[in-house]
Amino acid sequence: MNTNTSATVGRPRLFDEDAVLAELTALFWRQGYGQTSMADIVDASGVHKPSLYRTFGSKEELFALVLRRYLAERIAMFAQMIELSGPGVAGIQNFLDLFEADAVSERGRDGCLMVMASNELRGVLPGYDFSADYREQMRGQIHLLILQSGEVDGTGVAEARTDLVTAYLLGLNVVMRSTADAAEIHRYVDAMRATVRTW
Amino acid sequence: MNTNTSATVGRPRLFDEDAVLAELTALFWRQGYGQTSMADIVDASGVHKPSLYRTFGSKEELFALVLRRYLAERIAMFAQMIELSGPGVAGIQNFLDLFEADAVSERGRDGCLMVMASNELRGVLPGYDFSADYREQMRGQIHLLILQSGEVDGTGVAEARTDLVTAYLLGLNVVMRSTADAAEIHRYVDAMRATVRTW
DNA sequence: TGCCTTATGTACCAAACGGTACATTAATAA
DNA sequence: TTATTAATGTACCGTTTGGTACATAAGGCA
Repeated sequence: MNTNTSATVGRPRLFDEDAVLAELTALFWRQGYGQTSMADIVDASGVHKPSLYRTFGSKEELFALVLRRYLAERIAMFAQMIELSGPGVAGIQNFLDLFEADAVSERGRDGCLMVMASNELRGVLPGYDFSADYREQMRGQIHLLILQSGEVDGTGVAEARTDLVTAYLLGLNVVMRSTADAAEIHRYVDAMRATVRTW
Repeated sequence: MNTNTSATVGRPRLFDEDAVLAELTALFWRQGYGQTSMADIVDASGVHKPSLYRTFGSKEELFALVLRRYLAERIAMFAQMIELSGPGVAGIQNFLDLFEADAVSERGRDGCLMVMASNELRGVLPGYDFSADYREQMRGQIHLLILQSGEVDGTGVAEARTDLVTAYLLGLNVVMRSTADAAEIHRYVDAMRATVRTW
């Protein structure tokens, strides 16, 4: 296949590979996998079909690529939010503020591509269990947030809080993707704020 | 269209309308909307295409029908679980037991058709915002559970707990649909049990 | 200057898709 | 018995789908 991403020979590529992947990530994120046709992909990317197939492989392979890229980006976003949030239980509240700000943004309304894909495409992409991968990595980030709050690891408390916040955030992503205005999202975030206040 | 569901004249229907809807509910639930073709629907139901179209309308209309039926069933299941759970905070724990038992069952592994559909088909079914409808009704049931636990309405506490449990359960449905064994599901339910213990 | 390699763009493909025309069958009503 | 109504089953429709053949263009290299 196309292992040589920076060939020195032959006609040079007219499009930026990563920029196209970013554009298509947004497209899949908005529309879902099944609702997005190759024609849509051609339109959104401005790249003709044969070039897409030569560069990224089939639609499934392209989507797998998009998912991996998205996963890395999203986990990085979590990591950054957590770092910004700071220590203590107040840090968790700060994290919720940051998460809510993203949730009510235009992109936030689309929820999470990973949550969407794991609902739509369970077991469709061969050889890559992205839903487990995502949940594991996301939970790892939340675990860091909880530990950073001062909770001691290994007692079970930190782990239970981690699981609670993880499941809660997955649910919030469902709410975000469906029709829910900023006020409703705020209500759901406030519910977790109240719980965190008891920690 | 077919308003006359029990016609006395003409050739009688060879299939049971509700049994077919139940079968197709299971099919959509397993596979999702986009991954299910009319050919699949014909195979699963044993009913030929023209009869399906005559009885249920287009694929979209059929799915809308399936969704409404499923929603009523699911809310009824919630209501029954809540009734079985009994009063007090212990009732919430009982509810979590019942929910977990369903979650680890074969059907539970497919998560929730409504959650799946609201992720896959946001705004695709014209004139029926099923995701908002579902969330509202589900939240209403959870609200009953919280009130039944003894929490006083109107103080904001009951409402916050309702929202927390609602979002959490939506997230749990995401976990259930993805690859997660009974042990992992148990861990996530236990996280909520720990929170409820502080109520 | 050619040669080789790779990307591009048009035009096309077979298969699968959702949906339907039409002749047939089976029931009730006159 | 016959007319009417509705459901069935085959066979088919046009469109859209994911995917490709092929000729052309544009670079590096000998």
